[in-house]
Amino acid sequence: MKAHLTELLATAAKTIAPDSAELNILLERPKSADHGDFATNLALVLAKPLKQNPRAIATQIIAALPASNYITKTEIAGAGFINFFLSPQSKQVVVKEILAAGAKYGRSDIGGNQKVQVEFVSANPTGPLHVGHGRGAAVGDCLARLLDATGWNVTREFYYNDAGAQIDNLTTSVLARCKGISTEHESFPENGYRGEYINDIAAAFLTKHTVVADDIEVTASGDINDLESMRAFSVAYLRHEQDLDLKAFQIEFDVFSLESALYTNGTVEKTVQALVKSGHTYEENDALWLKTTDFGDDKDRVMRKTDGGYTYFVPDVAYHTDKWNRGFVRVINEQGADHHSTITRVRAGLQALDIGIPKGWPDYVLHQMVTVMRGGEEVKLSKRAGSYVTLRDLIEEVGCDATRYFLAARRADSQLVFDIDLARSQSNDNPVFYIQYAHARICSVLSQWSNLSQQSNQGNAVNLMDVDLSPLNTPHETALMQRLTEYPETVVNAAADLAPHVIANYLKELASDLHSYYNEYKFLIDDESLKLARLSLISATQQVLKNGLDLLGVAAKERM
RNA sequence: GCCCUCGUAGCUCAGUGGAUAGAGCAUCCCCCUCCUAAGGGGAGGGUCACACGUUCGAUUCGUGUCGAGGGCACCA
Repeated sequence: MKAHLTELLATAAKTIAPDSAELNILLERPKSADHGDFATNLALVLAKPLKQNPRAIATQIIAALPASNYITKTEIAGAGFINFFLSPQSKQVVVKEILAAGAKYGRSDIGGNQKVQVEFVSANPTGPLHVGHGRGAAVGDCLARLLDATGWNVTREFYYNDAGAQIDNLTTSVLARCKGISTEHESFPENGYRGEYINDIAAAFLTKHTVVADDIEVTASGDINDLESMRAFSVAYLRHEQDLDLKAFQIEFDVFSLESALYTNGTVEKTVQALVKSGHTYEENDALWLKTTDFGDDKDRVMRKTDGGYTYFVPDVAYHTDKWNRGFVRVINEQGADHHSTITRVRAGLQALDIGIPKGWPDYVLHQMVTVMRGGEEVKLSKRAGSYVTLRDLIEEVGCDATRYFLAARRADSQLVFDIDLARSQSNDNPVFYIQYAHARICSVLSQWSNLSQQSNQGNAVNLMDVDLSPLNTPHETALMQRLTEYPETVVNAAADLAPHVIANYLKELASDLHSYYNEYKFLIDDESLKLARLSLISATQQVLKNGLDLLGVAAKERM
């Protein structure tokens, strides 16, 4: 319908003002139902080039539009908006469309099955996942689901920084605990990790435990002089811990990449050589520099330090060449806002290599800080981790669904307050329960209808897809159908903006429409045709609620 | 000092180059003989941080100021 109207308007515009190609003509869904189902600013933008009153232009435009069965009324409003009102029949179509499409309603093939990678979480294996990682996990997973729903071929990837100084730090912390040094004692490493989990690792190491993580299996030597074993064991132990955190959060990855592998398989060295060959590097003060200023950075960056080690962004550039070589036309890195500084450097490094990587590749979605509140006070401590609130603490306290919803329901680039009391509450204060309740209510009505039908032994079961929908014409029903119609474009917009919170907001409004409808009308009534029409509508609503909740990774409960 | 993000109702947050800026909570009022009241309806509550600019029109775009968070190392 929108495409149809847009085409008509474009034709009309050409007829009226042939030279005005650059006009910003909009065809929008007005905020208020009083303004119809679609509205256009066409007459307003034509006012200037034509030097005419917008309302007079609008009159001409309307006269030029052909009659349509779908449009019951066209009016001029306000300064010169043209509002279109659709017929009830044209709105009812969506119900059958949804029931026919089922889980596919809202999905599209815009992505053309192209390869996209979403890298997210990517925590250092130095401790359990915290709330910030949780936000990354929730947002990243939803992004992957959104891209999948819009026809992309998605790979979810987790990158382990298992090669840097923080790992040395971890190893010395475990060593100190193996020796029985208290975290309070002055000989405990100054920047060491002090959480209780370090004790667990030390104990497991000394008793020669075996841990399994993803594709690796490591058995501790139990020898405190064997730092290599201690390092490998500690990393594997924490990767396993993080695997459990992710499992509790119901998040799965397709690929785990290791930073250490980039060194051992020579990718880092090859990348450095290629950069040197590119001519964008120079030696100064015994260090190797990359001229990132050639690519928009405000100063050049060191690649190889005087001690011979590489700075952080070098393996990162190497990692991204690896991503590019794996054929990802699009890469989205979901990270904390503290990664902001690496964006320019990584992109500059990739541009310097001159291997055909587009300028803005890869994409970044950075999320801001999460503050956790309980009883009106900020929660900062976790016994297990020693300092921060762990993801597992949250999941155990408020459940997986609520945690995922709350962490994904806000724009990534704004700071987030996670209210534990709110997430736990089982009332309409809590949007998760509000949405799930709407779904459960529909399930309840439909199952009672199904039971009643069986009892009355009506013979052939009624298929809600074949129902006459013409009785659906109250404001509640119209509003609900309108909302259902908007679902596919909502998914497309959310995916285009890499903004999962758009889905969360949509679902809240759809649930609100449903609760409102539910409260106003009865469904299991004597008027057979009205009953079936209403049941079709709520059945379609149930489907869309489920499809939307799936995008957030939240369960569509059948009862509460 | 420089860069990035944010600043919308008492609180938590949506939203938008256009029409009267929305929702939930909180406050107040109303609705269960009836399929989940875990719900619904209504009232009050706003200088869209501030200033200037662009525009027919700015809360939205631009610049500056203020405030919050993050980033500015041969750290990761």
